[in-house]
Amino acid sequence: MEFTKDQSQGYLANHVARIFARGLTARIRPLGLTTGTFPALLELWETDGMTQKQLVAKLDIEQATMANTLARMERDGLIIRKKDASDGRVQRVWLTDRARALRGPATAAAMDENAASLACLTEDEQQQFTTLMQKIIAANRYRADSPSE
Amino acid sequence: MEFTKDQSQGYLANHVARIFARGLTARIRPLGLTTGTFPALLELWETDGMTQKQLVAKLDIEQATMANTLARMERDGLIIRKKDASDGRVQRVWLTDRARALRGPATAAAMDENAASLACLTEDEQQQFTTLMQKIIAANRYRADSPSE
DNA sequence: AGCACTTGCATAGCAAGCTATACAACAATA
DNA sequence: TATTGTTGTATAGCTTGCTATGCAAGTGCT
Repeated sequence: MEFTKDQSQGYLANHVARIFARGLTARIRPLGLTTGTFPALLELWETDGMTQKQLVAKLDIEQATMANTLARMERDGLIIRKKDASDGRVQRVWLTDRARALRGPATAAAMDENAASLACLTEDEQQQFTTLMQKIIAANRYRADSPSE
Repeated sequence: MEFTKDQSQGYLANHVARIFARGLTARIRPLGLTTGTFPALLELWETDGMTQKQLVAKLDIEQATMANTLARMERDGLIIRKKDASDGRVQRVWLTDRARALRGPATAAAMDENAASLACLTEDEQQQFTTLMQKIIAANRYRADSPSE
């Protein structure tokens, strides 16, 4: 069997991810947000004051990547980092007012982007697609979703 | 309806793409290859001597990204770029012997990675997943797959 | 021929991902 | 209580993606 890029799931996944990312980038630009901050914001909107380590585990992203992303977010006035009182190593991450105010418009933009990029699929297909990706992630992620701590 | 990352197709697509990329990165590292060069190599293994513009159209990647990727590939001895005789602006891209020799092992690595990351899905589900991604790409890519020239 | 327009590529600069490594703060133990 | 190990973050340096911009080579029109 020949190997062609248009049948390679790895290649297709990369392409699909770029499509979503390009769309979302454009939609959240007016808000002063970039895509990389989005996952962290989603977690923090749910639970403010998480540690960096908790964010890393939740998002299945390398610790170094998270540290860089948080540095940009702090620079851009989305978060502040404060040392934990009882453990001098841990940095707790707190949202600024600006970041809290962006929750509504940002999630609306993401929902719009999802709908737009998936408009070519039926409702059923969209659901299938979602479920399949969830399965792949569950089977392949580095870290457990809910670590012991 | 609440917006959660684990139901956002854009987020899931990014995560799935990272999973494939991490796996492939590890598999092709012994070959001295990186993931970014892979799409270009696949096209050139099929049709050597393409112009940069043709590659950009085929791969739905920004021209600047392609120029950078080709620069790295040239640095790493995978390609050479030669000006077209009849049009001084166009750069034709030619594979080196080293790159030609990598076709077998590299595509084998990609197939292995696809199989490994999708081992959690049935054959039917893998096919569904592939078809759904192809649909999304067809509906959302920037450029036509086969430009007029 | 000379001018503006277009086209193909390169460069600058940034975001977001990665690995490898350093380092300070805590924990455990001899 | 020192030493040794572990753990949480940070930093360095790379790839891969993007936008914006510059520039040289071709095209067309007068």
